[in-house]
Amino acid sequence: MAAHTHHAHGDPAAWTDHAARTLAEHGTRSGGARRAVVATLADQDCCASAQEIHERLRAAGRPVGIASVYRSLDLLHGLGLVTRVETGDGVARYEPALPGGEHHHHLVCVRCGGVEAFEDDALERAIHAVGDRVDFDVTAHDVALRGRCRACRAA
Amino acid sequence: MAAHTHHAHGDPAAWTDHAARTLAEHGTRSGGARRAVVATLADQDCCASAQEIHERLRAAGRPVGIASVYRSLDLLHGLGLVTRVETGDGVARYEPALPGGEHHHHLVCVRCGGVEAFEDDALERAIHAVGDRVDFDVTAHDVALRGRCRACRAA
DNA sequence: GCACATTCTGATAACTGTTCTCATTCCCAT
DNA sequence: ATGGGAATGAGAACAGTTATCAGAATGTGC
Repeated sequence: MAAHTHHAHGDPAAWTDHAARTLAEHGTRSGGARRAVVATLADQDCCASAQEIHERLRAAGRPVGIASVYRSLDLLHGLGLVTRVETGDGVARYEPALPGGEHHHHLVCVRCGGVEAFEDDALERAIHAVGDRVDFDVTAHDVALRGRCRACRAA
Repeated sequence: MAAHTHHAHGDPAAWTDHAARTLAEHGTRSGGARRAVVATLADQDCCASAQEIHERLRAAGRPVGIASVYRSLDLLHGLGLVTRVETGDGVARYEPALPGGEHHHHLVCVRCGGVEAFEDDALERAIHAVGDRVDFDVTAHDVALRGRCRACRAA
C-alpha cells in the first residue's frame, strides 16, 4: 500500500467545502476535532479506518480523541458526506462521498488486506436495474471483489 | 424476519452431503459440534451469524460451545463450503456455498437489519467483465444493496 | 473389541473495534 | 463579554471474535 498523490475523488478542497457547507446547514458547530477529521478524509486516496485516521492525525501533530473520530465519522455518514466501506476484516472504512453521487467500488486483497478502487458503468447500470426490479427501496449499494493483488499473486 | 420453509440454496441434504464429503477428504474427524453446525447451516434460509447459529442450536436442545461454532465456520469457510457475508453492522454472517458456484446477493434493510436474497444474471456478467479487465486475480465477490424493506418503508 | 495418538470440544480469558459516559472546554448568538 | 449548549477527550463499558488449555471423543492399528 504505497501512498499516492493522486486523489480518486477529485479535488479534495471541493469536497471539504461541500462538507463544511452541509455541516453548517445542519446546524452543527465547527469544532477543531471534526475539522481535522474532515481534512484528513479529504486528503486520503482511498478508504481509511477510524483508527487509521486517528493515527494519521496523531502523527500529524494534531491528536484527536478516538471518540471524536468515531463521532465525526458517524455524523458525516449520517449526512451522506462519507461512504462506509466494509472490506471483510471486521473494520469499517470511510471515504469522502461526492455530492454528484459518483463513486467507485473496491478490490480487496485477501492476502495483504490492501484495497484498490475501480469504476464500471455497466456494473452500475446492472445494479440500478436490480434496484428497480426488487421490492425494496434501495438507497445505496456496495460491491467488493476479493482476490489477490498483483504483488500477492506472485508470492 | 419470518421463518421460511423455502430454501434459497436448493436441497439442504445435497449440501450437507457435499460438506461431509469435502470435510472427510480434507482429513478432519467428525465431531458432534461441527456436525450440528453443518446441519443448522443446511437448514437455514439465508445467512446467519455465528451467534444466531449458537442460539439456534441451544434452542434445539443441542448446545454447542460458541468457540466451536466459530471454529467450524472458519474451517468451512476455508474449504469454500460457506460464504461469508458482511451486512454492514459489524457481524459476519454465513450461508452454505453450493459446489456449482451458483450464489445470490443481499438486500439489507438499514432500519430493521433484515436481509433478503436476490439473484441477477446481468449483474453477475458485469462483475465478471470487471474481473477480467482489472489487474487483480478475482476469486470472489459480493454485492449488498442497502435501503428499506417493504415493512420498514411504511414506518 | 481395545488401546492409543490425535483431534475435537467447551469454558473461559484475552483481544479488538466501537460506543457510552461525563466532566471540561470551546463555539457563537446575543 | 457572557451564558447556554454543543463539542471534545479520557477512560469505562460493550460486543463480536479469537486464543488457551484441560478433558472428551474419534478412528486407526491391532
